[in-house]
Amino acid sequence: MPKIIDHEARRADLVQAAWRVIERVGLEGATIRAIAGEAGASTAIVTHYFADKREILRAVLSTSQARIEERRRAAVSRHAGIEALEVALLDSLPLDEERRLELLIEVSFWARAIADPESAAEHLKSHDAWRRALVRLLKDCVARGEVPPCNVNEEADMLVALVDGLGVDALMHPDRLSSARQVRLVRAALRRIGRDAPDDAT
Amino acid sequence: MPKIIDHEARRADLVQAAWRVIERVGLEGATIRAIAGEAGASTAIVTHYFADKREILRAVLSTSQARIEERRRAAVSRHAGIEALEVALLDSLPLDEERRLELLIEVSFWARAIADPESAAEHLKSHDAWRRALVRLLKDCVARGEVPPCNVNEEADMLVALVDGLGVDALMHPDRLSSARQVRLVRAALRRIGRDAPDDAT
Amino acid sequence: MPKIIDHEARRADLVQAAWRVIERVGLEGATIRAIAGEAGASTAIVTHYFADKREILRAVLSTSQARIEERRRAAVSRHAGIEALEVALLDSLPLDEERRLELLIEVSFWARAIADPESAAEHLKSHDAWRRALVRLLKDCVARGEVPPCNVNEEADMLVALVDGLGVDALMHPDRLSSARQVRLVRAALRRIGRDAPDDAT
Amino acid sequence: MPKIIDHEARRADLVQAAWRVIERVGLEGATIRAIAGEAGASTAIVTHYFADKREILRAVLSTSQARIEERRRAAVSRHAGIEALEVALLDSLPLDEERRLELLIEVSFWARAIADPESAAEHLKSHDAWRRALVRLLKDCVARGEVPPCNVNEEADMLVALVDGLGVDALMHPDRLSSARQVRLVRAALRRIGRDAPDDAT
DNA sequence: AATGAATGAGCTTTCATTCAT
DNA sequence: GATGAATGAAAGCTCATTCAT
Repeated sequence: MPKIIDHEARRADLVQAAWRVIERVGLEGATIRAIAGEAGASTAIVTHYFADKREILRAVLSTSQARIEERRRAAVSRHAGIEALEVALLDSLPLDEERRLELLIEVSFWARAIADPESAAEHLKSHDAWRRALVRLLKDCVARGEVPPCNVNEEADMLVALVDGLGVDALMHPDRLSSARQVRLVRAALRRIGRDAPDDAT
Repeated sequence: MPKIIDHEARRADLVQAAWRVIERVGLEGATIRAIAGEAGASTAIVTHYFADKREILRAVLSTSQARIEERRRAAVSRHAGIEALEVALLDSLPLDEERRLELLIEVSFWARAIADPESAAEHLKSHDAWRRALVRLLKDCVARGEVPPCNVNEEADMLVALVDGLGVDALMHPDRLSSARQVRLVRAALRRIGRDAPDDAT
Repeated sequence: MPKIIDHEARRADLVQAAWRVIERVGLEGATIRAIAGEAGASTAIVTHYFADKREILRAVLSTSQARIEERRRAAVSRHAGIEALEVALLDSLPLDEERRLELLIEVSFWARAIADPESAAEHLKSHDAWRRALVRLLKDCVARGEVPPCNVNEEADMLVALVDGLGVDALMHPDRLSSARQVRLVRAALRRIGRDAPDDAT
Repeated sequence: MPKIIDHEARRADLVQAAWRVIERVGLEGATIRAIAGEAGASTAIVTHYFADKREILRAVLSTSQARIEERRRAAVSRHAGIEALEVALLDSLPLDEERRLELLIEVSFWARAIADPESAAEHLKSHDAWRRALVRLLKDCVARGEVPPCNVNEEADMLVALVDGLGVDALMHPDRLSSARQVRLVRAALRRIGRDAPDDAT
């Protein structure tokens, strides 16, 4: 069934084009014309493969999220315990151009997710997966004795928030938050897990 | 004599209208028409008081930031040491509707700040003030012996990132991150300041 | 009655401001705002003294025409015969900055006069005065024997057309038609009056 | 395959529509809406075929100029010597509705050309071609002995000015300057070429 | 007399989308 | 499958004008 492969390949081309456009001019500037132009195609082709503008943007986001998840899964699989946890967290920071762009797209969709419930639901799925992965890794660390017993759910929330905040801060003020500094801060946070834990569990 | 109107008050009215529009339909939906409609005025009135669309949006952002800063300053001024620090951090979380909306506006502008250098500069100013305030509070805590000696600059970065991340996560997934949970996580972070500090200082 | 004087003076100020605006940005760019700004007044003042935008523009044109006529009358009065005729013609060319601007305004209104009958009527009056003055001067020349007997009406038409065409050509292409060249051409035309006259009279 | 449409033909349609609009309401009234309406299309179609409003107006002007030149070239090619010269000059007068409209458009752009250097340059090209053609015809007349030896450059300037002035005067005051009278005046001017020439050459 | 406030209409331009081929 | 043509809606913005003071 070569047709289907072509179809998917064509969609992927367009998503990549949209990607580049967002990088260049931001999510607001990502018009269908701009995307089609970047892909070297007519505007109608976008509607042909995506029915809607929202659909291609959704595809952009989910493609990015899938790529992030996949890379993280691969990275984590090569380690265990506290090392795996560290790898997972560091992998989520905008430490190189690829991840910087991924996060830029993510953040661009945040504002939309807050206003639009449908986008929020979309976002929640990926966010949950990431959080659950962290909980799993934390539990493993506790089991191995590399981390003191603690409320892993809340520790996961804290780590997610830290990585999200660090990422967006670094994106906006790269001079202030160098890659080295981001790494140092995450490592410090790791060392503190379970210390002076929250009073009550949830 | 022309009708005497408080120019600044009228501007403030329009900024508030823009505010409500952003809350309702997001930053993208905040058209001049929508803002004027919300204010019960004609579209031309917006250009009458604000040279540009960018100018009114800039006013929305800076008004919001000024309000945040002012409220925080007032809150902090009633405490000292670790309590003042805690008050400052908690005050920055979207724990009530007012702060939820302020943060929503802030996040809406984030994506813009990443793409547009001018917006980034604007943002940096407010961000810096917030960060410097935290450093000052941390130094005070250390001086009082309420917090162990530590690299206050990096601790401030960490707290800023935590609050930013916690805020945006709570905004997108309010069910996941209740107000109580946000408070608990910030308190835990406070207790851990200076413990297992980063290896090297900066 | 100082009030009336003030009133007229104020109108004259505004007309002059409009004048300068037209010079700077053309008739199309001469908005009420621009005129008021140039005069250092509010936009409402223009409507206060002129009821209409058309009215102030009409005032600009007629003021300019009056000035042209007055200057020409004064110049002509100091000469007689063929010399007076020459002075009248040369005075109508854009040979200095003052007359260049007057003609610029004149030409700007031409297009309007062609389309709008009311403007055309306005224009016809001044045009007629100019043409009749030429006829009078021509008759005087014939009477003095400085010019051969001829159809003075058609000769006047010819001279009017020549001066109009020379003026607009010089305005658009000053490098091509220097002041000296314009003068030379008009003098040549003067010398030819009545030679090889049109076949039949009108 | 998309609907096949002659791109150039469609552009020409729109240019013609703009033409008619300018005739009806003047250059100032020639809004995109009006043009689209006249063409029986949506406003967006204009931007589809012409990047800009300026572009379609430029197309209107250059189309008109091309048409004038082409017709004149054809008319002249059928004659020689003084007859060719006469044909060229008479062809430039607004003697019928077609040429009246062409000149109206030309004059409408004059005011713009005076203020805007870019428009002036555009205009200079067509003006130059016309002037050079006259010089060529004049030289031919001299060579044939139909016209006395003279400064052909200045004679050309004079004829250009006369035709321009006659045209605009006739346009504004058709009752004053009938077609017959325009023709008579041009013929008289032709007969006078080279008589009592300017003192010095250039 | 003078003016800031306010407006409605209209401008050019851009957008996402639909349609016929 | 692919695309140029075409459009309606809406965007930001400017304009001349009116009004109350």
